[in-house]
Amino acid sequence: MKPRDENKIAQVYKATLKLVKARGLAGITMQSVAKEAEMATGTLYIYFKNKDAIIFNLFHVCVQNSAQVFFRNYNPSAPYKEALHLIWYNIMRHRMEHFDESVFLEQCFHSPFIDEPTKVRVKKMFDPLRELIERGKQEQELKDMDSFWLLSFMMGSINEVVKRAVYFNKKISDEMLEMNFMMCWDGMKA
Amino acid sequence: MKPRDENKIAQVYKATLKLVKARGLAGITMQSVAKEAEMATGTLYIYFKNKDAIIFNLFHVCVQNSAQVFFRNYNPSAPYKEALHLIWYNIMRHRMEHFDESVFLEQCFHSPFIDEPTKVRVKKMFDPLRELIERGKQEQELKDMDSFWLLSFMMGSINEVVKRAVYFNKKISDEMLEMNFMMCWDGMKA
Amino acid sequence: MKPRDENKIAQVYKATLKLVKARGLAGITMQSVAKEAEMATGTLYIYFKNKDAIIFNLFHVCVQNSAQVFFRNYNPSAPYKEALHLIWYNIMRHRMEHFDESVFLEQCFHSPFIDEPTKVRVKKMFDPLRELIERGKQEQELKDMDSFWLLSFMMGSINEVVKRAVYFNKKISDEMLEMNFMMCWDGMKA
Amino acid sequence: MKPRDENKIAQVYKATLKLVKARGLAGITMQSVAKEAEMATGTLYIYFKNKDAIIFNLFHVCVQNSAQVFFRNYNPSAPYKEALHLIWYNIMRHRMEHFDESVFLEQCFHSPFIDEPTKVRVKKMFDPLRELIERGKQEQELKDMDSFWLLSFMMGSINEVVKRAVYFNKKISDEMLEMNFMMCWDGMKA
DNA sequence: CATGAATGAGTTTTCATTCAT
DNA sequence: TATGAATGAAAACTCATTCAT
Repeated sequence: MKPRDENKIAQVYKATLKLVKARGLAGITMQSVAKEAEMATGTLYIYFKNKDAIIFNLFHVCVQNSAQVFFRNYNPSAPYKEALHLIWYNIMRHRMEHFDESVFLEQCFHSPFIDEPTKVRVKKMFDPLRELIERGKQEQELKDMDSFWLLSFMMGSINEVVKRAVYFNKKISDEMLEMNFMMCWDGMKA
Repeated sequence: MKPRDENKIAQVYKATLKLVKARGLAGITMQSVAKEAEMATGTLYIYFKNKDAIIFNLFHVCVQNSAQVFFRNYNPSAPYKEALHLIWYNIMRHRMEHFDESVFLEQCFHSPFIDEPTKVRVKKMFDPLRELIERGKQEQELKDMDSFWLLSFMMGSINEVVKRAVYFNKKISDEMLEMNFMMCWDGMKA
Repeated sequence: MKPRDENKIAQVYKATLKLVKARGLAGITMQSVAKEAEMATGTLYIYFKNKDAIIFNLFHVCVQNSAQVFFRNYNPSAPYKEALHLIWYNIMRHRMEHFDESVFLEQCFHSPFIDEPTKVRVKKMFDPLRELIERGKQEQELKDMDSFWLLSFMMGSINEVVKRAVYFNKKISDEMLEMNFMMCWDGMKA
Repeated sequence: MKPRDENKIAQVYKATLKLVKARGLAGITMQSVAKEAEMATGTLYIYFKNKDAIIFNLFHVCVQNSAQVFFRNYNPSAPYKEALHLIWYNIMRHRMEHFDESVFLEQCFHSPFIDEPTKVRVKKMFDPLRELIERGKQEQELKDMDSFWLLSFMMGSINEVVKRAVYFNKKISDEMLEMNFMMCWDGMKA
């Protein structure tokens, strides 16, 4: 499959994300995706093998995107709190700006579309963050507990806030963003 | 005459939760629910008008359940940290033990099954927790910021941890549970 | 099947006729019949082998009824016009008063419920009328043409009038009834 | 691109009429219609919203057709008997040649598919015939009675004859057709 | 390549019939 | 007997996928 119009793929992804956010994975049909992406159903099959392929490929694009954004401008030799702040902030911004992707990924994890090995592979992509947490513990900046919980806690401080901000249509100011990070940091720090 | 077997409704709910957890809202069919609940498909329609009704009703049952459990043994005149600890713990336990309900609710929020007014009504059910947070701010136990973010942060410290514990099949000891609460508390406290 | 409550059968027939008139043979379900007859669906199966049996038996009851009513007070040795008038009048009255039966019979004729041999047997039940028409031709009271058409014409002069009277909720006076017979008679007479 | 095959609608109508004639409205299923029309069941839903729509639309097509055919070649300034003869003949021919349509319309009138307002609208379409009868009364060609009954009588002289001719597989010669009109005329004339 | 009509397998829903009470 | 819940086969309808244009 060597499609001419690379832009069409983006349209399909965009349409899918919009629909999943609005109606869930359960709600998307090839027809609805085609309509939202402003093309014929048949055209979808020129660019994707089948429905599963759309979801599977989009899943990987989203994961890829996240991993990339999370570590943008990351300088491992920066002071610890600063380094963590950057990543926390990167993640928060990305989630805010691409909330539909978060929803999509979330739903994929509870669907037959994504299998177990894939989930494990995804987990690996966030190893650098795991390592940063490990460093924090060694430098006695963070509480001395299994990194697993520290990481979960940190992600929770982001995910839930984003989710509720979007659900309840709440704007978050830069100042408030900072205070949210402070909560996270105070929670994690030794 | 054979009376209506009210137990069947519980069987259907249980089956639905199990299936949604395993395959997502997208994955359930009436046939699969009937099979999992060990009854004929036609029987489903004796107890529920249609597929939507199963999901809609189950949604409300789950919400009801949560709200009830959250404030079990709650004593409003207890010392602040103790009061918050109890509720945090109640929520955490409930989420752990009824993870399938959390997944289900999560998926419902991004589905055509649950409409906007319903979401608002649900939010209301957790007002008592909002009030407890308000009290914490007045008593200067908690950081001075919009309760909305404090609440989100607190819920995040629970939800994400539960989710990851279940996903990655991680056991959490009582001691670790306590440390997780400490992270939450340190994050929120003034 | 030796049912105790003979009245129940009548209830079922009455319910069926009412429903067929309102919604056609297509519209009746065992549940709707049971509800209309004020009994449980299971009870229907005590009195009738199955759905077909209800329709089949009712069909025969209706046919029987018609045939009986048509020739009530019939005196074969009466003057010709008088004899024909009586039967015409009997049929007209019966159709008017039991319009639902006419509708039911009509629909049965175009349904898989009634087979070809049955239709032929039914035709036979109206032989006395055919004979009266034959007599009319011999006595040169009626037009000299195949009795088949004379009979059809006569029945048409009744059926259509009844149908339209009911459809459009039109009352017919005794005088007008007489004039309708006059049309029929003028049409048939030599 | 494959354009919408408008011919398919005609195929569906034809199939429906055939099936209703043979088995009644009760007997048609979407599958049977699709098979008879030689297409997949899914295709039916491209051209019609649902089963009701097939019946509803076909109903209107049939009514339209009838109304149109009835007045073919009609010359209002022709001598009265001649004018009536033409219309009687048009109706008779149409009914004979499209008996399935008559059966279908008949069944529709006793079905949940066609509502009361529709029935009234249909009645209106035959006003021109009503007017012709009115003219007959003014010119003292017809009996002096409510046109309603004259019209019903006339239609009955056609419908019943056609019905029986078809049911009993009876051929009707041109001469016999003429005699049937004579019966009708003798019945109506002053 | 692009389209949307056509397909038919799969899903939701209905309903005749059975069965436990 | 009478009831209405339970059943599952069949009907209505949807939708991923193919195909003719």
